[in-house]
Amino acid sequence: MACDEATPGGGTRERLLQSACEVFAAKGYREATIAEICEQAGANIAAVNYHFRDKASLYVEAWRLSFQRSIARHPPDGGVPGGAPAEERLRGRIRALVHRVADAQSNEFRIVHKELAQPTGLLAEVMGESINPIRQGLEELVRELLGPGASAEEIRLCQMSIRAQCFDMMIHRRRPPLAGRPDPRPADLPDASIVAEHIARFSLAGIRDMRQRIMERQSAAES
Amino acid sequence: MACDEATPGGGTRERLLQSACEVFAAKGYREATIAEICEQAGANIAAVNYHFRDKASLYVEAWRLSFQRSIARHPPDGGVPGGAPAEERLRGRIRALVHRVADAQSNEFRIVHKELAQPTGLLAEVMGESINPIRQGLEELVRELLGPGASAEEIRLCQMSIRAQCFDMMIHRRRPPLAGRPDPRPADLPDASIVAEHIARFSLAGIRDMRQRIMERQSAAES
Amino acid sequence: MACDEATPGGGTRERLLQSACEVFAAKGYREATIAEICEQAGANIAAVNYHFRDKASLYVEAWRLSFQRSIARHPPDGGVPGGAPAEERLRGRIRALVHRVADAQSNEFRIVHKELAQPTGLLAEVMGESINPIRQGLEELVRELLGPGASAEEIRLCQMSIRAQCFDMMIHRRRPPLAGRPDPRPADLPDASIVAEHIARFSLAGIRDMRQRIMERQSAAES
Amino acid sequence: MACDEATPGGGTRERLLQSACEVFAAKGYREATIAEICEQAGANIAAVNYHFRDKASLYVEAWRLSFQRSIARHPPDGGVPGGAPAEERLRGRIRALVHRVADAQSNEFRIVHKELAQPTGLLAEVMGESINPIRQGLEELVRELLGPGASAEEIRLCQMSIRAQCFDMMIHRRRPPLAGRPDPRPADLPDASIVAEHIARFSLAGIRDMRQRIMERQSAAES
DNA sequence: AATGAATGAGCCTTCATTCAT
DNA sequence: GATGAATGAAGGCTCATTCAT
Repeated sequence: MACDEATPGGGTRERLLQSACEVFAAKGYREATIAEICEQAGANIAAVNYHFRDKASLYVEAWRLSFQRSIARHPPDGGVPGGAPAEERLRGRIRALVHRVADAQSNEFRIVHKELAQPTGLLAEVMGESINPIRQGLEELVRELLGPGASAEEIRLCQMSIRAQCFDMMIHRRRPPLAGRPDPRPADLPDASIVAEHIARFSLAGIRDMRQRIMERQSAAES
Repeated sequence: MACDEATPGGGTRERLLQSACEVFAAKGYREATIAEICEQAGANIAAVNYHFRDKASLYVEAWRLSFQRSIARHPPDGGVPGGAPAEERLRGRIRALVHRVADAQSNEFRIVHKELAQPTGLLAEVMGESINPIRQGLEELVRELLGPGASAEEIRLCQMSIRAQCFDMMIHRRRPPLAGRPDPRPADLPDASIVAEHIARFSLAGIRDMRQRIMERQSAAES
Repeated sequence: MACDEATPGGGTRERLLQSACEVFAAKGYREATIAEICEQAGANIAAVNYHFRDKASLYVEAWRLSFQRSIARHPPDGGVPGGAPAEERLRGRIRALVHRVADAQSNEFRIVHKELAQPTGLLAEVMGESINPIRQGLEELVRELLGPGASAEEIRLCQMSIRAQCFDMMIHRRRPPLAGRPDPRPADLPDASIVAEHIARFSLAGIRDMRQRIMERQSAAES
Repeated sequence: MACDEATPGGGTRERLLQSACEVFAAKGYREATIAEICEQAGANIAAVNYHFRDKASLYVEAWRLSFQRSIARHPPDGGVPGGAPAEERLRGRIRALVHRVADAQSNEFRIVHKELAQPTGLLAEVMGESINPIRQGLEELVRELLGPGASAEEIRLCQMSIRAQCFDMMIHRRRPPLAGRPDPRPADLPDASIVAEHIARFSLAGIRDMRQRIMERQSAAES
């Protein structure tokens, strides 16, 4: 994806942004160097400062682009219409999220992962645009599935279980070829579709089980 | 936990190791500086190179110590005897793992988290000592719970679901007070015990559901 | 005094010159940046090089403009006619010089001050237009006041005393509000008119005293 | 004064400090480069950071050293005992101050001049140690000489006149040979001793004149 | 006539490492 | 056994200048 030579007449900004997405995703904020980003974009070393003022600003901009692309490629509802049964909508959400996290083309969650591990503080606000909607969407769906008697903690825990399984691919995804370092981890995770289907079934079973317990608790309380 | 002054008579090596655990856990390999580690240990700036030859070697040593301490504090079986029913043994394992991950005193998984996000390659081999046993232990247990008809992929997926939920605390744990940066994340997850109990129930429901499907599949195949 | 937006139809050169006067006066040659000057003039960053070829040339041009404006605002004789008594003419000169140095609107002596402190060499010749006439005018007047027996050194010393007092406001003048840094110096010198009157009286006493000594010396030599 | 080669066994800190005094005096804070200071001290480019942490800290330290040396070479009272008549004590102070300002060996006032012209803010506090005592000492002496009827403004103005004449050498002093740029100014000021004696006489005449006016004012007020 | 894009040199700073003692 | 001093490489950033349009 790297351009070796500048195509005269502009586009430098875009090429820089692209390089930045890749390099930041591969190395994280601190280990990524402006020199490498510029070199990969076929631009001068001062180009970042000219177009983005800062390494920090470039970082934010790179994440924003990655996020937008990712959202465009993977609509959060997974293509399931709002009128579908809740279980189906959860399935859609999980499918969308897993694919989004696992998407090797996208750098969104590769950056997110590194930012979560070593927060720079630069994405603190802006990442809310990404993470919060995911949590809220899941929570609402889980609330609906658990029924009216569910406590806030129960909802929170279920939402956590689902999100944890989806995010797990953040850690175990295949890394893109440009990463120089050897990958010590077993690389053979099943396809994202299979994983998503599994997470949906597995989690729906867990939710139904919890719903059962909630209803029993309510029956006991009534009598 | 930092030692301000050298206790005359040695122990410098140990103090360095302790500082290293804390600083590497807080900042990761690259952002941690030898200067800070030495200062926190009340040692000379050349002490690391003298006692450990390398920043890299110190890193490996620090992780090894963190790992040993962690294992000592949290026996992997969670105190459940080998003769107990499989579901109970799974509960024990999950409890142990969640506490191990969430243990604020321990630096093991704080280092692991950063290493997973930005692999240095230095812990590649040595971290297998930590991660592989967890996976294998879980896999065996899951195999037992799913029954003889389970495919390798099914076992793998369930194990992944469980481990993902436990590791999730790696990301959402309370960060130690020494981190200077503001924490943008929603603050408080429920206590580790509650989380562990939830994960166990949630996952056992998922496993039972999958077992059900497996048995139905086998019945269909037989007839 | 800064122009926020370009007035369409030109005048860019003039606006640049004006910005340059202010910025060079506030920051000196080296610390002033072309970017800031252009921004304050509402001009493109390449405008300076286009209109003035050089930062150096702009600097000389800016000083020249400041000098001309300053002279126009403060005629060197202070409005005292050439036929007036010498003491009155000295009073006029001092008044003119003090006001010229202290003039907050003018940038002339703010630039001079910085150039004297850190000579760029660029104003070396051109500043003679400003400083030399002051010295020569004062010297002639002092020669007249000291009488025919004064040595060149005595004249020189008196001229120096007067000029030093006037220039002192260069250092202790009120700084313009645009300076961001805190001002550690004791705030307010009396009004320029009061200072000028004081310098005149103070210096005339010194001159008369020296004239007295000269005359005594001559009497002693004659007898 | 520059050392070409490091004398092994230390002293680097001192050599750096010495270079810093000279380079800062010659070029001012901003134009002075760490590289030049280190080169002149025969030290590595990282030496400043090791020994002084900062360019800024080195600057403060360099000024402090220059100030101490200067004070040691020129005791503020000029060697006149406290019991001497006021006029004699003023003579002593002026002599001390002029020599201090003009001292070509010392860098104190070369730094002060540049700092006054373009304040970095770094010496704001610390320069009070240098300037304030001068002003206060002069003010007290002037108050004594003007007699009890002098207003605060009158005292201030006289003190300003004296200080201005002494500081004038800050501008017109011979510059040390290491300054690369050509010096456009007439270099032939009389010796410091002669200048000091002149300033003393000139100023005492001015003070006596003002005292006369004060006494006449008081007589008029009484009657 | 005027501009937006791009450049290269230079500066301050950090940091792991080495060396002599 | 341990340390203070010193080093060199590298990174981020600034800025005057140039070039093509």
